[in-house]
Amino acid sequence: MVRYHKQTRILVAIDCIIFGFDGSELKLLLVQRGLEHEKGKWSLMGGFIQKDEDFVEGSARILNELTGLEGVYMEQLYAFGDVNRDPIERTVSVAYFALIDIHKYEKQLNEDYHAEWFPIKDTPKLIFDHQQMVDMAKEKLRYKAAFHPILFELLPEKFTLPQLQSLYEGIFDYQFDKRNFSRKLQSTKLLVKQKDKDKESSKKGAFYYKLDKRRYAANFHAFLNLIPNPGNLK
Amino acid sequence: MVRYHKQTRILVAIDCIIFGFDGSELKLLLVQRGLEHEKGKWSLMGGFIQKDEDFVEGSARILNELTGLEGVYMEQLYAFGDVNRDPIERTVSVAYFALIDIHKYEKQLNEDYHAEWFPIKDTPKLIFDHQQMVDMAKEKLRYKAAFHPILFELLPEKFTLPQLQSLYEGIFDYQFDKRNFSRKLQSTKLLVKQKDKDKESSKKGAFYYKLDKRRYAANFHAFLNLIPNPGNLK
DNA sequence: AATATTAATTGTAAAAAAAACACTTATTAT
DNA sequence: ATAATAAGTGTTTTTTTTACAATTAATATT
Repeated sequence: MVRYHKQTRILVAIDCIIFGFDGSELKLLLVQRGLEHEKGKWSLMGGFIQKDEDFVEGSARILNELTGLEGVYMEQLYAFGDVNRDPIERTVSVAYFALIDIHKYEKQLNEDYHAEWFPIKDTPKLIFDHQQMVDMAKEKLRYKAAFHPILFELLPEKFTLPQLQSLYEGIFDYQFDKRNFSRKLQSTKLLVKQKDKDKESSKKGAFYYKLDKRRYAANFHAFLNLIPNPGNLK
Repeated sequence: MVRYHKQTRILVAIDCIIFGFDGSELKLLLVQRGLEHEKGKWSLMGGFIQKDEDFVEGSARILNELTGLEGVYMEQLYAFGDVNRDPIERTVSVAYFALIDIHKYEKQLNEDYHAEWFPIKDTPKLIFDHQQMVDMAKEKLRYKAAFHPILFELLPEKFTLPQLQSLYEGIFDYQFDKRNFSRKLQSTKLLVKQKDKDKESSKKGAFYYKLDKRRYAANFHAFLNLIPNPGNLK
């Protein structure tokens, strides 16, 4: 086989930033590093890309090996290439981020794995440049969520408007007017009102909604103004 | 030195998508490939990342080696990792895109280099997955330009409102109302009217404007609604 | 010197979208 | 029967966006 001579070949890793929502706050999934160096320290789900797998396959494999999770929505975030980002040996890392409903994957994510959810506002010190990755992922999530209906990936199939609003409020760290919020989200036509209510969090109960799957698929990339005052974003 | 054993090390390339504006249309800078395989075919500026350089250094070096250009604004686009994207040997590529004023770099980009500008709507067949890279870069440019004052990177220091408008019209392939366009761009407070006029393209002449550098730096990441009907974007 | 030509410049009114704001309702607990 | 709690709902005001056409400055023509 013909090859490119005299070029440096480098380790290529994939690191996954997994965001989850438990109904009240945004969380981050971390594992304790198994490799020797920095063993036991908290880390993103990471691993090296293999000879015959592309990034999509690699990220799915790494996530599955470390957490047991499967079928999770993932999106490329950024490639990190600082020369000394891994002190052992130069490693380029392609970071992916994922959004999941914590409860949906509760059983998959069992004790066989040393993965643990941390509130996004209270995470432990991370190895390498993983904190930088998390910060960038948070920023991208906020940016994207302001204009695209992406946060539904964090919710269970059935959810209430108050739940949806507190998810948005958690992510944007801002209190929205519930009348305006409701009107805006309803105007996307993505929500289908159910006949039953969630009676957990109030006496009156809040009607469940489901996503209109067809419209959701069609509007996933569409531009919607989902939050007030987007001018504050960067 | 400690190393990670039994892991595959892979070639890591950087490919640069260079957009330029000549005052009337958007163009793409391409080179004829120097390496053996597919030699002579048109290609993005590309090269392998070296042992001791990060992506920023690498992209600047590659761009300079192939075009003589220096000091160009670059931004990471996406990492491409398909197993067979380079038929010679597996190569991961981190794509960067750049925006430049063609005339500003006319002299740097001399005949020593086999780089050539092509109208974005009429580019030759490209090697590997470079067309995919270009398509993604175009999409990202449109998306970003709709909300951030990024297109000024394509313009000379002094420019007129009609020039600015035709740049936007070229990129969005849409005719804007000049009264509304002018008002919207002026409302960003980024433009400083000059006392002299460009007399090239009309009898009356059009006043030059310059960027307010301070405000530009402060607003580069700010969210502005720069085009009508952003809802059409994805 | 008057007139025609060309493209730049400027304003206003109508429509749509966003923001501000508070009371009623359903249900459970007392 | 009443109190307590959180869900649900409408209207007005303000802001933003859109649609639309006449005037002006400079040059070219007669």
